[in-house]
Amino acid sequence: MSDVGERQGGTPPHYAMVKQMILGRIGSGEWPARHRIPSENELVAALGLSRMTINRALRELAADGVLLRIQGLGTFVAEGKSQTAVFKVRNIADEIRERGHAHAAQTVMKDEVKATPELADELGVELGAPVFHSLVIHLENDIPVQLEDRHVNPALAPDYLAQDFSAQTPNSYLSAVAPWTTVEHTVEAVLPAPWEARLLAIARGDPCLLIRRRTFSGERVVTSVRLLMPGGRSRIESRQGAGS
Amino acid sequence: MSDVGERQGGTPPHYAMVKQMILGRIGSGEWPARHRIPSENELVAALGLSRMTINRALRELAADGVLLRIQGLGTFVAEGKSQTAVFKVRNIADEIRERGHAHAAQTVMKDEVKATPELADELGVELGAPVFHSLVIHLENDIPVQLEDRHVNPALAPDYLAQDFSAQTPNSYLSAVAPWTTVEHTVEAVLPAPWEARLLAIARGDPCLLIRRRTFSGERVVTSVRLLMPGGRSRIESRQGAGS
DNA sequence: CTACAGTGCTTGTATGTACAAGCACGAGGT
DNA sequence: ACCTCGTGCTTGTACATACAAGCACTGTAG
Repeated sequence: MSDVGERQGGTPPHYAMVKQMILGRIGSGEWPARHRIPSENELVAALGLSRMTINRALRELAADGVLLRIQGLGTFVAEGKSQTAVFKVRNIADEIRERGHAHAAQTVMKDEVKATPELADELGVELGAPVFHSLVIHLENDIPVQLEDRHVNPALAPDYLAQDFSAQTPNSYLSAVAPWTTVEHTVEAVLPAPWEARLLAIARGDPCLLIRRRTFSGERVVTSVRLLMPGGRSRIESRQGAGS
Repeated sequence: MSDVGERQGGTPPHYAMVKQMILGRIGSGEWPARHRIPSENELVAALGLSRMTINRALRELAADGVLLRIQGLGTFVAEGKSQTAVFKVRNIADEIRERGHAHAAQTVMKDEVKATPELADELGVELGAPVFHSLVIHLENDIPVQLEDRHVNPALAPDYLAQDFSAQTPNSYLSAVAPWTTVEHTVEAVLPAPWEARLLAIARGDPCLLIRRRTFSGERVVTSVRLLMPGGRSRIESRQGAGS
């Protein structure tokens, strides 16, 4: 049949209209959480569109977390919706530059250490095996905004210690040498250790945001990093929905 | 031809492999930011897959912000990207129950106040207009894990104060009464005020994670809430990529 | 020299078809 | 009573094809 192209000027594409229709049903309460919505074939019959078009609409809504699809069972309205907020944490260098400020990185130290039990576990290496360690301070207009305390698996980045981190951030170097396939994050609030407070030029009692990030290349851990940011100087923001 | 199904056991689908290949090229620096990557037809010829399969891979990467596609021009590597991590913050009650623990909510206070200048601004109401205020503590196995300090716009939830928050969380009630269309979040690290520390049963110097959330229904603000969580007891986690 | 239509590329959408994979249920055997 | 296998539904992926829409370049007409 192939009846594409009869669409008028401003009419949105079919798959988008299907998405809107479904969001409308959910928003109006007609399809509450956990409700099973019609199958692809039923929607095909009801709307007179191709299954691939329906499939695309449902797949995208599932990717957005609005729907939950289970092969063999059906498609259901997800329940999380009311409460799942999404945060994005970006590369610090990019973020600073995007604000139009100057970014600089100071290498405090760079050396090779023997893996402690915790470190061996974190990086998935043998106890006592050599591990690279670096301590870098990121400055925004000469004010310290982040302390980057990083351990690197030498097997995946043997030349790590030879790099100049004021020219290329450790992050950028590592993602070039060993592209990641999986990333793991945690965010918490902590008090800085005395030496950390000194490096960040803050008082010992000032709370900090701590982001822990572990980066995997396949099954192996490339690097594990602690990003310590003064609570007053940085925060994570996000906005979701109609961007007003 | 239709040669589907020759795929082995654990082999990921073709479109996913194409995505990985592209992410690898970008990660390795072979395709830097702003670089134009091969067209769909070129990839079809190079990889021996159908254009729809290539299209799906590129479309999904574009949706993730990794690629930028311009009709008539081509597909380009987006800038920034290199380290955007995504965090999900869920409803605390759900999260606790999902861990198999007991969740309880204690209402500390519930009253009507007059909007201060800051409050009026935050909620978009007149200065001095009545505003509902509630203070609820969330407990996980009888240990306080979150202090919820909430202000509500009476216009959108007039019966708010009459609710029993030990039966239904304020959150859950509000999302039923006034479904949100937009949410705004910030996360930072702070020290608790003395009275807050007392309610959370922590020391005054213990750092806390503070999540601020503003919820909109259309153009109007439904509620603005401060979620204060002891740094040691809770954190935000996320995992991205091949789920191990 | 300039304006404009044409051409050839690109991505965007839509359809029809095919087979794989997963789940629930019931019929049948043990 | 219990186990097993088949059947019919569901979603997941892959393909071939078609046309629309947008962009840059080129050749031609003025």
